[in-house]
Amino acid sequence: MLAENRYEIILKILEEKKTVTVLDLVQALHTSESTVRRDLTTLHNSGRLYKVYGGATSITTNYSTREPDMTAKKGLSAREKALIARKAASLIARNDFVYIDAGTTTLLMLDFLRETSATYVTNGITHAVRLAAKGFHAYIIGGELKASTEAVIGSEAVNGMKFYNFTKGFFGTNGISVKSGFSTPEPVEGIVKTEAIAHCKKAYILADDSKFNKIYPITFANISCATIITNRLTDRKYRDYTTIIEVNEEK
Amino acid sequence: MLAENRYEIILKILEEKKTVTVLDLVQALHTSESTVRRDLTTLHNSGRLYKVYGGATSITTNYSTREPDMTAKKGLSAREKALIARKAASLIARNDFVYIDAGTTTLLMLDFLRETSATYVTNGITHAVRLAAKGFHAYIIGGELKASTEAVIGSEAVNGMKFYNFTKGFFGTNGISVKSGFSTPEPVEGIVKTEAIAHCKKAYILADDSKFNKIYPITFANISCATIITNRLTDRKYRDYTTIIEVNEEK
DNA sequence: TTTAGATTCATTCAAAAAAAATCAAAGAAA
DNA sequence: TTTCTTTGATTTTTTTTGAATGAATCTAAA
Repeated sequence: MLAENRYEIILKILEEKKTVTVLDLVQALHTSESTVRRDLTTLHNSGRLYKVYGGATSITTNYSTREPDMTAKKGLSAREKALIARKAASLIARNDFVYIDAGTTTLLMLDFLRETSATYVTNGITHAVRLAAKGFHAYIIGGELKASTEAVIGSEAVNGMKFYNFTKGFFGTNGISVKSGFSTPEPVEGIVKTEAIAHCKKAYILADDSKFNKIYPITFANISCATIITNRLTDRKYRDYTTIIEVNEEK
Repeated sequence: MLAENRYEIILKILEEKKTVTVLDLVQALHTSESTVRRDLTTLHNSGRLYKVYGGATSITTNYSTREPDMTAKKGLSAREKALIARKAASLIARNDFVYIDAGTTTLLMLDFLRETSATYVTNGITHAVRLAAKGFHAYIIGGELKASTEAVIGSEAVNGMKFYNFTKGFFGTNGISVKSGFSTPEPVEGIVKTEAIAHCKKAYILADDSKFNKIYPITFANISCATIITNRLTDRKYRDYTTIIEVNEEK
């Protein structure tokens, strides 16, 4: 069977059921787990489905209305990430000049954006395409595009940011710690984040509680540089160093 | 059996089933694997099907034509466009620094690119993503993103091009005329084209024969600025003004 | 909240499948 | 005949696949 045929079957199943597990697909396609995973990665990279832990979900299902079938079983972090994203989106005001960092956390924000008078700048390819498709004023930062990432990186990207003065910026992070601030494993992405955050009048970090007290090789900003939006603050000491916005599940 | 007969059978099977494997065709045509592969390569190069690992897919179901806005335009002259695109791609040499303009015509070029030592810069989102996915050195120009064409435009895009010196540039156009040169209906896209073409040591326009003797509101370059790659030159007078490369339906 | 155990995931590697390149034979054209 | 093209077989190279490993993530129980 051609790879293209497998893709079609996967997408067809997703269209009907909205979510599917890797095991389901192994049985439906009579192929190995490795192949299914590779197919999902390919389809995810080309934006035709959304890969989640345990399987995949249909791309058209937006996060606010998504059935918690798989996510309920696999933990509610997806739910909480959506809450954080919604809160972040609500902070955007009329005529804001907004920077949205590449990454899955910030990608969730796009579903909740309402402010059409604002201008949005991003280094995420998917972000830019979706923003434009939704009719927002969308700008993409120029620069190198690596195969693995969906983000524009490199010195051109850094230079391209020099003349922007964002009123608000929204970022993802891998680690947060008091001493090492916000950190990420990728040097090239870190540099872009540093430059972007430096051009934001107000910067927000979107981070669920699992990100706290973790340190990665590259620090891209000090803890005091940005307001943190999180679902749950377990370690109160962070309040001494920066503003924390806590979003709760209620209603 | 004549080669043309085999082509017809292959295309007919594809029309019905949308995808076909090499083995299927060996049985259907009662010929060797080598011949089937050669046939598929020929049909792929002339844009009549899309070759994939293990077989081929019909050109209309292939994901390269996924973008709905772009499919509409594709229609009739797909074959000629593929020939033009292949010729254009073959002009790229080692270590070239290549600009590829956004648009459907240039998008087809990507299927025929081989030169991995070259660096590719584009203002087309889809182009950039695919170049990166194929493992080429890919850069995207920064700027405003127009939803309908997935092209980056505006003054940022123009500025972002200031420091590039391309060895070769490939462009689409809506109209060609001796007096008005190469023209397009969209002012904002025209400005980007003008700037890009000015930074190319050598510029090529990819245009099928329907584009000649048409004039659109915005001229983005004079007729002498670029070499034209076309399928058929009906009006010989153009040869007096610039270089024309004519590609034919060879075998 | 922490910890242990179970899933799931990305990566690596070798085997299998497929594609491309090479070459000689058969046919067609000159 | 001689030359050129097409075809099929053979080989070399590339791509895909599936299994194995260890890392990461999730779940449940303490």
